[in-house]
Amino acid sequence: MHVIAPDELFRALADTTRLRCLVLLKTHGELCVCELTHALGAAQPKISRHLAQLRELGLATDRREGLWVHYRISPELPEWVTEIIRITTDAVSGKPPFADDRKALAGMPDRPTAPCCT
Amino acid sequence: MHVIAPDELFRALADTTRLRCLVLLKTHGELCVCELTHALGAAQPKISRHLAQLRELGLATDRREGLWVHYRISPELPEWVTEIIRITTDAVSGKPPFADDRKALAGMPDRPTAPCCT
DNA sequence: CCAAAACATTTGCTTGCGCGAATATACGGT
DNA sequence: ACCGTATATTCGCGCAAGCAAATGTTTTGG
Repeated sequence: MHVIAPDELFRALADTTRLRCLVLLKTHGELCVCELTHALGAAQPKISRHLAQLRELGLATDRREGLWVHYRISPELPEWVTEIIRITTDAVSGKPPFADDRKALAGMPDRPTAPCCT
Repeated sequence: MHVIAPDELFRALADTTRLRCLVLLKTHGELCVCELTHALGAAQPKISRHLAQLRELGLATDRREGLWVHYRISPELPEWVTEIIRITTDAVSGKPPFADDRKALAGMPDRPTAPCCT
């Protein structure tokens, strides 16, 4: 159970790019960097930097699998943090740019997630 | 019902001073600037500036009564915003510096709130 | 061993933000 | 009209954060 100060959490959520990533991760469970990059339509270093911040704060976890690095929301979060992420996701996922992110992700060709050999 | 973007909300909550004020307001309902100043042990212009930001974002409302200006959390907030404030308040109000703020407020002499003639 | 793909990091720059100090405004009492 | 109290605003500064561009690292495949 990682300790996280409220200021740290809210500063992390205060950036649109990070929030869009978190909402996508909350919805899809696990995504790799290239999927997030494609979904947001942003440059890869930009996504990578923001994911690193989420990881350093303990909000996200990364898992390497060959060429890909899969990110997910940390399962070790305090309940109130999980609740805030859940409520926020529910509140925003219907409107732009969050809804478009999901569409862009759904329309992405050759996604590395959901591999053949589960 | 004031519109507020998630980024704006989280940027507002990302500052410790503003969060401490919000938590106190959530707990006590209505407080004037001098009470918040005393509770946080901060300079008055500092408190005033942060309260102004909360007001401009639509998170707080002010009500003038003679010399004093009473602030409260806006009653017109979307439900998810109210929920986030509630969850955060519940999560943090037991630990420093939030718990000490309540104590300092309780020990404040000559509080202008709760007037004689209700 | 080499090349390509997926990610990560560094660099230089700009902008936004919070702060303290000083000053200004509003209201009530005398 | 004047003073004191409560609150608001302005100013100048230092710092933290985000961005784009370039470069570095890790892994797989041939």
